[in-house]
Amino acid sequence: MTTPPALRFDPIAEAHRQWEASGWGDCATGMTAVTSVMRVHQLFVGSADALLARFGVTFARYEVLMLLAFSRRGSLPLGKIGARLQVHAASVTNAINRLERDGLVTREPDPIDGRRTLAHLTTAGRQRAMRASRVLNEQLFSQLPLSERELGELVGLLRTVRREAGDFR
Amino acid sequence: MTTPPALRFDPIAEAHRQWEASGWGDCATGMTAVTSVMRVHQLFVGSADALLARFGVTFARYEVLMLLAFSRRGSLPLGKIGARLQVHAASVTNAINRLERDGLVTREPDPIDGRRTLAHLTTAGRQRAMRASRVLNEQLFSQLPLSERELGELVGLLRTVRREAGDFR
DNA sequence: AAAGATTGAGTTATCAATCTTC
DNA sequence: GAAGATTGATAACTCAATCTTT
Repeated sequence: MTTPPALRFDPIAEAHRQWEASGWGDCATGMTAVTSVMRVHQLFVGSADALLARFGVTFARYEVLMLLAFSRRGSLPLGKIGARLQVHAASVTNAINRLERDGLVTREPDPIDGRRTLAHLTTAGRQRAMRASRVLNEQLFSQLPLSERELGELVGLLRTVRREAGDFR
Repeated sequence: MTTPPALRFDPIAEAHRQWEASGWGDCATGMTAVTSVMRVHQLFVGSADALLARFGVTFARYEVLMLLAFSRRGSLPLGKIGARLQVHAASVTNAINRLERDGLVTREPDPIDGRRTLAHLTTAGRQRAMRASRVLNEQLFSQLPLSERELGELVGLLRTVRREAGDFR
């Protein structure tokens, strides 16, 4: 990541001011909320991908590995992975291709339903996932500049947004 | 967006449980906070891009248009745009290429410094930005399932994260 | 016919290298 | 030489179309 220099003001607070000056004051906080999520996402992905680079995985592929690691048999049908991560089937195919090429998962035919393909976590894949998790826990998840209570508030607010968007019920 | 079906449980709450069961309880809330931001980002970008599709712009290009619309002269050097949006210089070049092709901005040489290129908002570009803003305001920013106070809390929590990450000072 | 997965095309983002201007 | 922008290569995602199995 080539990081541009920091600004001497908060660009989102500035945008809030401009929104109000444009007569959109009643939408200004919503706009800044959306923009804030966008920007923090960018920061989190940047940190995570930098930490995961040494393991040869992106955050997207790491999520697939963890899903398999927490599954009952260490394997899941590709469709299930897509539903859980809310990504397109083609994206799952791509991710599994790459993970398979790297020896972290294998493809197995589903004995129950021949249409399905199972992604199965290899021993190397499980090890990689665990080591990557340790680094993310130590360097990212436990280093956020928010208290446990604040983190809980953040998660709660975002859960409301997710639920309302139909993410789960 | 081909949307996979909703789940009958909250996948992030489920991940929190699994994190605790793995002995990473002290990082579990941080992990869910990061994951929540990732997911809500996905939802917001999906909504915004769907709403903006009729205007022929993505959210990324819309942000460029709004930056120019709020600038003093309706034009900014490409480097400034990248710094403000925190994206790579090549991404700015790409975005401006597309916006120029669509007649929404023009490239002008900077009279002060010949190395710089200025992106200048056209009349059509300004009109497009304003119309798109109206739709985003009405259909997204004012429709979030959070109260004004909750939105403020969310923005505040995320501002702390951004500041600590060196986004501004 | 419907479900599950894959393929190929199109878009966008990053990075390293290059070119121009200061 | 350094700053600003562009280029070409690469990677990842989505979509529409296709193929296989039920």
